[in-house]
Amino acid sequence: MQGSSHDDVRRHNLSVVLRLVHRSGAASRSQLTRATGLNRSTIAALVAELVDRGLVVEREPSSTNQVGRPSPIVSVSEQVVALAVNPEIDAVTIGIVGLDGQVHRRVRYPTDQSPSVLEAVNIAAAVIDGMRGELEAKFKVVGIGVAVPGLVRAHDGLVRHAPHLGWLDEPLAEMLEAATGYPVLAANDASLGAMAERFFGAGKGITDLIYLNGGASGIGGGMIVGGAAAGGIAGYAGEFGHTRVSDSNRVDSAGLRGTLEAEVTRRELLEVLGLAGADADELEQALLASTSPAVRAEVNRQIDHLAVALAGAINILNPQLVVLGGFLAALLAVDADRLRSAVASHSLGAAFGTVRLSAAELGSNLLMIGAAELAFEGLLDDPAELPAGPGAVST
Amino acid sequence: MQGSSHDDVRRHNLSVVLRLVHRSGAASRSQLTRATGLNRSTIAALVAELVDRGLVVEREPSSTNQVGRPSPIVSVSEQVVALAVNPEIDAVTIGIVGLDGQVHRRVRYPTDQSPSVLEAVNIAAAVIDGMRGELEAKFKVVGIGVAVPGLVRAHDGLVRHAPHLGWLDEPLAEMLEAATGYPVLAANDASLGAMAERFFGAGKGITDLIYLNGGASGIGGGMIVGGAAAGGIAGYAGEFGHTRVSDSNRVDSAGLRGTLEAEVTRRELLEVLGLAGADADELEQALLASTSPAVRAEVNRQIDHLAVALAGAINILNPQLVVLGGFLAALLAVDADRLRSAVASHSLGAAFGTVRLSAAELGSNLLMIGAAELAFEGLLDDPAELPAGPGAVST
DNA sequence: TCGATTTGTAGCGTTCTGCAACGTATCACG
DNA sequence: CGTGATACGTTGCAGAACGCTACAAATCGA
Repeated sequence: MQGSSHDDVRRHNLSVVLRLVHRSGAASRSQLTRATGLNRSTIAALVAELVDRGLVVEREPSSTNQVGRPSPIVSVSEQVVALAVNPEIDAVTIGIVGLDGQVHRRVRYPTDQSPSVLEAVNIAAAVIDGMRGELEAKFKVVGIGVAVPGLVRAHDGLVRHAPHLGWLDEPLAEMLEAATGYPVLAANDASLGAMAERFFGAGKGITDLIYLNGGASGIGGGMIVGGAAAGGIAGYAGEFGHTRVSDSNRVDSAGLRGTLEAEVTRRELLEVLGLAGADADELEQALLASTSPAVRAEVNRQIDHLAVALAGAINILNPQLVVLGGFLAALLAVDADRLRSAVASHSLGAAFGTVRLSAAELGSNLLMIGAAELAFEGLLDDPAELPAGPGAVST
Repeated sequence: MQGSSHDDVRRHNLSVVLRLVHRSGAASRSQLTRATGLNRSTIAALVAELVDRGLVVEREPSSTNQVGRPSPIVSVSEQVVALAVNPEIDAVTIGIVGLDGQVHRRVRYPTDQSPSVLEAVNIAAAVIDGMRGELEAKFKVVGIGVAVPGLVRAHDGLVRHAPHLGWLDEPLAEMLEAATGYPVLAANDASLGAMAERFFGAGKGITDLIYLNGGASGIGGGMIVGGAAAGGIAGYAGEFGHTRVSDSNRVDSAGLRGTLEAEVTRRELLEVLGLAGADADELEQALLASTSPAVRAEVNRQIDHLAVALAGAINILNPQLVVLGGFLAALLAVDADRLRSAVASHSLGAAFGTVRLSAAELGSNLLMIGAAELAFEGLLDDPAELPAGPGAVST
């Protein structure tokens, strides 16, 4: 319940302009005036300040077939980047992501076994140290975002529980901050996936969406509610994988029975296909190519269970869009009609009528973009205060 | 993505001050300066404007045992009211509710059978016409809020489907607006209940909560996510009653199988108790007094099913508080431990660890307050623009 | 009764945005 | 190739809102 003053107006307007440029990639000054409702002169002043701060650049207008004086194109500075870190069971991935959403570089550092927190931090810090020359020469680093496959406490980046990594109450953000000197934020990987899809993928411009991702280690999810990422009170929201969908005794990774994650698994799809391993695309191709009744039966079984969870979420949240990623996208690809009608049969007509099901659009860069977005959030909220740190160019 | 200007600053600050006074009932000017972070002189100007507009009144400070000059107490004007309307199966209830949350008057108009939309509108309009003399003499009416037991489209107040009333695609808000001349907003009753409990009941100051209400005709719910009422894309969010909780074939009011509303019913509790009818309090007393094993078994069955739905919602939303109203509160009263441990067994430790279960605090005025809150919302967002209409005093 | 403390009040300065007038770049048309 | 229409950038000025400072007022405690 804060009052606002002049500073806040300026801050807010800078934030709005930078966000618009960030999301659209580039926009002319006249587009910005229309989008914000602000005056031409105000936009000119705001853009000038953002240019001064090195956050955006203006370039000559490209020839548009329009009458009138051409408006300069404002785009995000390519120098402003965030670092993205994603620890997984078999690797730690580190990336440099630009404010424009471009992934400048991605390093996947494979590990023999699931890394401990210390190992993950050391790997990330070492890779970042290796990049440091490049980072300090070419980039302004805003900070580090970490996408963690598990429950992460929002305010301090403590990893409460990451079952597949075997982490419990690990102060990941604090450790990585100490090791690198950059400010670090961490969040659940699927929540970040939801954010990435919302801004740069299938959910552009949508205010209410659910994102579900099916991976080797289970099902995670995230939500955008009323235009804002819904984290819940501690950042644990979005655990659709542990929704109960049947009375069976199958157990999921958290020990819960009859849940979505217990019934709908990548492993069983691979088994029935007779595959040892496959990435998401290969799995989808194999499922589409298969004519085996056993495969079909397993797909149908999983679709029907998935539908129960989706319908429940749709009834509760009344979203505009459901985005499916990983092997859940493969299930959608194989039989979208079955999934749709199964969801319809478990949901309320009104809520079902306003929702669309679609596959995720961002591929392997999803978590890099999502994690970077987390790091950019502070800058976007207040472009006037670029957090200091190594590699951060003083203004 | 709107830019803001000076007008917006003023509007926002007026809104913040009015909201603070609205929610707390009354506050001294010095409390307002601390809460908003604004300057003393600014608060003085803002309060003066609100007084000018007839929205708040200042009164002499009561003697506090504090050093220093006493600060005048700012409280909401008792003249500013909203009308609340709640159509039900057996009655239409109309109320006058003050901006301070006080229910000045409540009229319950019983009907022989479930009213049609036209009947409900006519009843409400007639009762309001009867009050008009009083309204115009003593009050400034902001508008009408309607709490509907069914799905209501947020933006225009169209009742998509109210199964218990038998309404389908009825332009309720439009009709009532035409009949009374007041601006009308409508929303789902349970969503409004959630809002009322959040501001004036068990959820004061809480940003993430789930509210579930058990009534004669089923189970409805609402959510507050990140401090905002979550309505979904069309206002249909919060339908927890149709979450699937078992593989049974019991059917709910929407024709869905094995849902919360199919398994957990007030009717069955009354039956096993041998009661013909009872209000929420009587039912709770009867359940607490009963020693019958059959009653106990039915209560346990219902608690276990309720727990599945609650756990699912908790996993997905990570709320700070779950508020139970109606006969669901009775189930909580009878065996809170069983409910808690059942919820725990179906939910993730981290999410369960941050949540509290509690009974609704607002009794029979719940929907009056919630519906009025809906009508006040516009005024609170922009205190400078009191919508005109009959009874609205021109400034 | 006096000092300390807290808060209201009044006037001034700062900051930011909007507005209006003017300059400029492009397109369409002859 | 020149002219008018159109759209946009630029500049200087005005208005609005808030913070700050100094002073007045009201209360408590000694």
